Amino acid sequence: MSKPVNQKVTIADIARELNLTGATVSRALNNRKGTSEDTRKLVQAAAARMNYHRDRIAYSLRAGRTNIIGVIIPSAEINFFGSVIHGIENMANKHGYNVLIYQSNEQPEFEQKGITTFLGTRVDGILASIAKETTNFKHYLEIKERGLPLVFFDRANDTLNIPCVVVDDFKGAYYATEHLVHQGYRRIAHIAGQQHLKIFRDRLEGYKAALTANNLPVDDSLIFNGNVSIEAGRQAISHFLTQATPPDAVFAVEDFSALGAIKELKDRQISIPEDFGVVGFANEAFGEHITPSLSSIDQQTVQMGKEAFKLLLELIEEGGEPVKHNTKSRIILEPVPVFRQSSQRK
Amino acid sequence: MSKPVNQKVTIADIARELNLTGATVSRALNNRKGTSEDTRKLVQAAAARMNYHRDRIAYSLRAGRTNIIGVIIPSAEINFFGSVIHGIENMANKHGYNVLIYQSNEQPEFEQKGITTFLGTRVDGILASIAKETTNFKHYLEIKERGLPLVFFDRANDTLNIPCVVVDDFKGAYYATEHLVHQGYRRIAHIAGQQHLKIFRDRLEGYKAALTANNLPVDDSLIFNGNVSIEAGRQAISHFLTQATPPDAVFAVEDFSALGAIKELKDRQISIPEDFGVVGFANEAFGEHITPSLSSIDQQTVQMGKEAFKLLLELIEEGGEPVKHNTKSRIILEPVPVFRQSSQRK
DNA sequence: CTGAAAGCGCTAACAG
DNA sequence: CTGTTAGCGCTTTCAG
Repeated sequence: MSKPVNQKVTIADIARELNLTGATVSRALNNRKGTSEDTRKLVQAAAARMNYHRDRIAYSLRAGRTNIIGVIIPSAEINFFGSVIHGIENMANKHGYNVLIYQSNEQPEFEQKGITTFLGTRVDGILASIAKETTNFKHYLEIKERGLPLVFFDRANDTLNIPCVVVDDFKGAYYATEHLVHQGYRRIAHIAGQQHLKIFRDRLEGYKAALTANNLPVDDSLIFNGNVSIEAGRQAISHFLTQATPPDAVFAVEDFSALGAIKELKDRQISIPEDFGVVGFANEAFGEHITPSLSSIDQQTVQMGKEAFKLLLELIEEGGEPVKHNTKSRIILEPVPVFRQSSQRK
Repeated sequence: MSKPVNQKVTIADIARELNLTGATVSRALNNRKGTSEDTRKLVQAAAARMNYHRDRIAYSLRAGRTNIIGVIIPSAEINFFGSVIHGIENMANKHGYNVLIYQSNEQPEFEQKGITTFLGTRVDGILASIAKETTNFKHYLEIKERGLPLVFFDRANDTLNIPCVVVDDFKGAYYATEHLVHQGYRRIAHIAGQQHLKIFRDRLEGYKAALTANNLPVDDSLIFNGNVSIEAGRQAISHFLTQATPPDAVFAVEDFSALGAIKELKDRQISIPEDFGVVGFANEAFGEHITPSLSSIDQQTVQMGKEAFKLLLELIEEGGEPVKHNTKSRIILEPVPVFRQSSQRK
């Protein structure tokens, strides 16, 4: 208003105003030692008055750091990732970082492209959740080779030796299954996910372990191999109910298959949880609103985002030793059971 | 691997390699005129071989543009915004832009801070959805004064004369209400939202207009002033059912109050949709999974993101005339009715 | 067609 | 304590 549009105030402007030189102004603004109290105040006052803001682009070019991190997610439309982003951004913000988003749309080519632009933008580090279709990881290895900090969250890869933050799928599945046991169910089935994904394998293992630990047999005929969808849940139930001695409960690999199971059970007038117990995984938003409300395992999404950023920040601040983080830790979050109506007989 | 870690290939490197000068290399890389076909090929081959990628920071400093846009949202955890971000990012990506996210967490101070960092980062434009708590808009006006393109989406403000992309709330409410009329309901109530928010006022108006257009009286005792929550929906139903001639349907200002209404009706053994119709607004994910499934009005979230980016891009490309976009248009998206069980008597 | 030089805005080294 | 100089990597004059 008072000032011509589009005018950016620079250090040079302040220097001119105060008959100083850019260097001094810069020092004063950044509270570097070697500036008199007086000039410092003078400069800072002028900066405030003139509405000066440091140009981060120029700063970045000079400093070799941008205070920006890049985040690659499959899709912002997926609830889960929105929630993780929430955690990441809030934590990043607290530490003076900004967050650049890139969606892979589950495709490796986009992942590749995202990484390329991130490198060009000189982000200080990258957080990523691997696309479902990705089988070749060389673009991720390139980040590592460049010495740019990289942390996976949720969808990680064991073989690459890259730090990550994940939820303990095994334990979550174990909790879910054991809970069904404690509720008195005796033939507990599992709707499994695609076994080429580690998270789904882990859940299957957790399921088996819980049965074994509770002296129940692991019966392969009670394991339905589906994908992750409502339809798979329906199919699983239809399949199980053809058996001579059908199960009386099911632990589904995630909430959508659990939802399908519930729909199918209701269609068949089988009452939940009295005659059939259901537990899902992920704690999707719809779970608490359906009837019966769905028992599930919460994946600590916001916490995951926060932890992922904190781990990345450590790597960034370690700096210098780019190869060091090869052996850096995995952070494994504790899953939180949320048991609602679908599995509680009493 | 083959190359020392952390090494970035610059134009100077290529120039040295080819016994050329940086200027020539730059021209060749960017296909500027004034370079022989031969050198151009030579340079581009070398660039590819050496795995050169233009440093966007340096480019930005020079060019005065970053190809980054800033997006301010209340929270990435809210589904709606995740979905809009999805639309924004995909469209931005297509046009060579990256997306920086900033969450206001519904607080004006954070909005302010986000804008400040965005200005410092010299983003080429800003997309924003206003925080609920914001009543003073001077930080937004500052963007405008600086001549930086700004577009609001969803939560806009009429008085500021800033371009925006919104859904037609009036029309959506009109559709919802008229649909109930067509289904044969005759006393149609409304659960209203906080009236200091324009979107909620518009929905109330749409509701009234549809009644009037269909020769039904507008009865203030059928308008419940709540906030937006499950609890408000329950309260509304409880309130309505104490009346001498209670309503036989309700249009709720959004899905959570509709959900509350459904829960309360079910608790009271009132059958939906036979004895009572319910329509919400927003088409939240849970709507299709609850029983009965919820009729609602879809807000075209992904489309909204895409349109918002496109409008912003126009403003960016107009460039130069910073004040011009004062009078720029509003884009009003058509709401899409999604009628499910909760309102369809047949 | 190519080179030399300057500058985007900032800060760090080195002088004074 | 302050000024001068130089350079981050890039592009764009202006000369040759």
